[in-house]
Amino acid sequence: MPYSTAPARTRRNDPGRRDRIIDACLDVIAESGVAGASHRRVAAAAGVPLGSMTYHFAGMDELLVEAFTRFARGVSDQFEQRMTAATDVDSARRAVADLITRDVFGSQRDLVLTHELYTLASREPAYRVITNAWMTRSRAALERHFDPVTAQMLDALIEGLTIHRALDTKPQDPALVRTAIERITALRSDTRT
Amino acid sequence: MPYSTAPARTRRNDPGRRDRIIDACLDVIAESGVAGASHRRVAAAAGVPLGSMTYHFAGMDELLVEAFTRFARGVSDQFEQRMTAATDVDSARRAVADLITRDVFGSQRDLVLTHELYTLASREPAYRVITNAWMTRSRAALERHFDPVTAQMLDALIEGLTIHRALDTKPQDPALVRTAIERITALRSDTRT
DNA sequence: TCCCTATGTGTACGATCGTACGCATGAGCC
DNA sequence: GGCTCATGCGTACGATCGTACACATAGGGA
Repeated sequence: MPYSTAPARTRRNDPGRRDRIIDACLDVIAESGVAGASHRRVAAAAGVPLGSMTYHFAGMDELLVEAFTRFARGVSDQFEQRMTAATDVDSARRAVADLITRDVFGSQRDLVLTHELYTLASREPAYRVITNAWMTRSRAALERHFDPVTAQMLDALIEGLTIHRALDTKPQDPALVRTAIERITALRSDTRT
Repeated sequence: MPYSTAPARTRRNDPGRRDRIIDACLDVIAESGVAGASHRRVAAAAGVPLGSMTYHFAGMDELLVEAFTRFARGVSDQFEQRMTAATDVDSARRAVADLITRDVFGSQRDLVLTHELYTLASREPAYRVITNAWMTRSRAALERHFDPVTAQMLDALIEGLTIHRALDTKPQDPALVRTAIERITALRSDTRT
């Protein structure tokens, strides 16, 4: 294996470069936070010269928006796929429980990135567009199996349980997650008004 | 009003200085994020010289930990007070609903600070001590009116609903919050194992 | 084959950062 | 009233940041 596995691009022709920068940006954020994501650090992680940063992106904000848009889309895709795979209400409940108990944001990376995104969204409306699209898709996916109101409540419950499970240092009881899902999704006659 | 309202401290005697730095630090974080909270900026906000920063705190981390500890304690105090004020299960449910629908993290400030804290906690265990203490107190407060398992589920539900309400740009239906609380806290016989 | 131009790169600049350290100063003791 | 020393401050240094801009270079037309 004498050469790099990459096809040794000439400098004029590297169509994937922009994408690689975005991916590297997410890696750096996961590692060092939005605060630590400088042009230089991202460039080094992506293996591109510093000048490429300003060439491909107008500023750090543009890069961040694109990076988090890609991240949210990826997580949404995965969630949607799971919900589509569920055939009935019970398997949907099980899929949701698995999502919370097993994935727990699929390792540290997704957890950190999600919180970084929420932090940005809590301050700047531009990022709220991303979180809103994410929430909308999650609810739509849940509505394949639950009524809209239940879907929205379940979406919030998933959020809270996932965060608390990820932050809690004590061991968790999976039964609690199942019970919570059952209570929220249980069909009842007294839905009020 | 010829002079500042402050008692014009001599430089050797200003016992509140350390506290004022911590408060100013929270202000700066709420405004510009943890990333924008530099020694210089916090010092300017607190009205103290730059040298005071390194004198009172070993580094930025120490200051951040103290600041977020104070913040979490304040929010916990408020929550505990509300739960103590509730006399029975129904008024506790109403108190929780009010907390979510009305306060919504009591303006932008608390929302931003909470997310900044969660972001730090997701990366560094030192901050998870703070979030754990917060969660423990919340659950204990809820356990005044609900069984431990329900309290934990309700705590997670509050988290999710609050975050989603804060980030969502569309108008919210308060009835959904009430319904979710009722479903989670409803006494049922099939709590499983 | 040779030149021209769009594409991409290397570098340098001004600003801002955390931190260390020498020095001014006021409180307490004689 | 004067001396002393712990307390607290001003400043300077090296590192790192985002960004602008002059320049190298490869691809395509003649």
